[in-house]
Amino acid sequence: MSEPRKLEVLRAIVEDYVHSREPVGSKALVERHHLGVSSATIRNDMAVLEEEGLIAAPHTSAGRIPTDKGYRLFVDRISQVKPLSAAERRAIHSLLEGPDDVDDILERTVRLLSQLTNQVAVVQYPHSNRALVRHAEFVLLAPRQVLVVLIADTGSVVQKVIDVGSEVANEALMLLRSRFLGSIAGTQLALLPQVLPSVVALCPPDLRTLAQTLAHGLESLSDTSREERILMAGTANLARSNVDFPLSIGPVLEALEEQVVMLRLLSDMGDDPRGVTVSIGRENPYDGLAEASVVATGYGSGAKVGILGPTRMDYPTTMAAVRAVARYLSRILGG
Amino acid sequence: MSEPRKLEVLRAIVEDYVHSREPVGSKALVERHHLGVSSATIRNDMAVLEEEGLIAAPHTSAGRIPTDKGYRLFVDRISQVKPLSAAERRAIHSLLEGPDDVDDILERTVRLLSQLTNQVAVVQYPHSNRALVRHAEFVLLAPRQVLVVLIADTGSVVQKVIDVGSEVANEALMLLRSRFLGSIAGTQLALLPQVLPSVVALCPPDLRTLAQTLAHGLESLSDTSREERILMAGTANLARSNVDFPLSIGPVLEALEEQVVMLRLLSDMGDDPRGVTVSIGRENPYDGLAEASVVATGYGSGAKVGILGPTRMDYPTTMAAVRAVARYLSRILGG
DNA sequence: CTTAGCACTCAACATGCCCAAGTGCTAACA
DNA sequence: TGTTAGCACTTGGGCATGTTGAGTGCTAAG
Repeated sequence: MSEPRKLEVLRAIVEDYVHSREPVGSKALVERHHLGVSSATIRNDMAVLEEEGLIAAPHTSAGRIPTDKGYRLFVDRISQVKPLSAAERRAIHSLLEGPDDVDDILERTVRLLSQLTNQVAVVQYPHSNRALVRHAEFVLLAPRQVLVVLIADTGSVVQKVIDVGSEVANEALMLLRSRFLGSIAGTQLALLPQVLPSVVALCPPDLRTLAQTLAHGLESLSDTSREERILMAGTANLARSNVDFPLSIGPVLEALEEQVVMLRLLSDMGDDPRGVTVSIGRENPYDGLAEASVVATGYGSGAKVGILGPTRMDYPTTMAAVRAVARYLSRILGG
Repeated sequence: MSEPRKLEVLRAIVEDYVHSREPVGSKALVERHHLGVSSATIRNDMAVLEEEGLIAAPHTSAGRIPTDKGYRLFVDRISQVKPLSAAERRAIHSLLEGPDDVDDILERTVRLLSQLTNQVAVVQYPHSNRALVRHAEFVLLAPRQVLVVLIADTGSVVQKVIDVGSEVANEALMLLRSRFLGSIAGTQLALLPQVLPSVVALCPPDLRTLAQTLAHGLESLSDTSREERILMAGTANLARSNVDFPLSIGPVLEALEEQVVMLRLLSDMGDDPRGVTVSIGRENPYDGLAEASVVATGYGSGAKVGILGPTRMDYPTTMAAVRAVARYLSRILGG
């Protein structure tokens, strides 16, 4: 039996099954694809594929469906990325114009991606390692509560309320603000932990503890918050594509709501710089996603964007969409 | 036939149906509740209730289930709010401590509410009508792009990137910032549209147009953005409670994702100051929610918080939870 | 290695049957 | 007038049975 044809058969099975949602049999296969051989031959090939664990039969006299392993092989060796349609390109292009908020852009991105793929789209807040401090502000909300705001040159604004042990005067805050600002304006956010202590050390002794507290606040703002969050859209697609599989949708929704789970999932997926990464079915560490696949890729300086859908999905098209969107995102938010 | 008993029967039907998820018959009713009469009598009562459109039978020889109208009567006249358990009170209490971000508080609130009710929880960002301007900041991101930040004394921070027609110097921005700040610090956000024009008028002529643009930015930040957004949690509960009804979950998820729909829904629900408002099944303006109910109430100065679930829900408990959470929220965020 | 032919398997569908739950009605009763 | 017991009637759900068709695996021939 020829190796190329075996792969061709697998490809045909995957494509038909993704399209029809029903187990596909040998006869249907030869009818819909011009394989040049008879159904009996296909049957032999299928037996081999089954032995290798690439396809499986739900029951004795039904067609075959791809296994996780089968999809894996399909994605890795068979499928070739489908180019996007002109309309889709246009949609991406026109979506990401205008001088808008990072939040705005991300929100529209997930919406677009979910519409493009008919799946649940997910995007992680961009990594701001390279972002520079543009401004810092301390605002007195209550006698003991200070709002610490940090603004980066990327347009990202993060804030946090912190409790400074004792009452504090507004003048002291203003003083500290200009001190801090003088020293940290223009530095990379990532370097704040190294820079801040020296600023604190130079403060007047009576403000030392306050400065320390504020520095802590700034520091925590610089690394956490943002990149630890994700945005998503298109959860309704889950219900649509899983009409017959309503059982699995619960766990999937749970996973999507647990940002921690999604974040681990996304960052665990190595970042293939050439293209998108795919995690199929039980390859996912989280049990609730045993029947789901994730297609994701990095953008900008390392944050992830991607989609989540049933294992039975149109990988080539989906991968193309994710890749295209990620590229535009990188271009707009800077790399 | 006695009017009180009729209501008692309706109550029994609602409670049993909510609990068992199955149409309830006359015999089962007399067994599970001590109504003091025989099943035949109950049958007569049920016939009347059906005639009045309060209950309905899925088919000839099945029990009855409440109609939307039946639930309505139940909620309005029969049910009495169930007090929360001590554990639940404690959960609410302990959840909302610590000097945290508004976003933080809201996020934890929806989580809590969804766990408490086993439904999808929704909360609108608080109205900041009474909030006072604490600080404003203009940050130059690119030669023509300015990040406008507005900070209120409530700890809310809103920002927006705007495109100022031509290149602008940082010094000009700083100058304008202090001008603006001097005039608007301490004013109510809601009054900004009235105050800003006079500030613009007093600016040096060469900065007039820039000032105008920035004023526009501040103005748009003051009313929109925040209160127009909602936060939600617990969508996985939809899948859990609707194991048998997987059809309706799609449209519901769609509605939940359309913030506009949810916002209209919430604000259309009059704000009964004494307690929570309930919108049942087809009472909802949105078709996708024909089998869903919304239980909501106002908090703070008018924003809404509530839950969304199947019409067949435990209204008394749910209403109690929503009310309690809203109260705590009001207390913490100020009314 | 491929193919035709054939026996075999099994889910899906249909049919018919029975049962239990539940109703509505009527007539008797307090 | 309201309540009750009794009874005929309806009907969905469960179950056994039969049928069909898609699909397989195997064998023997090309």
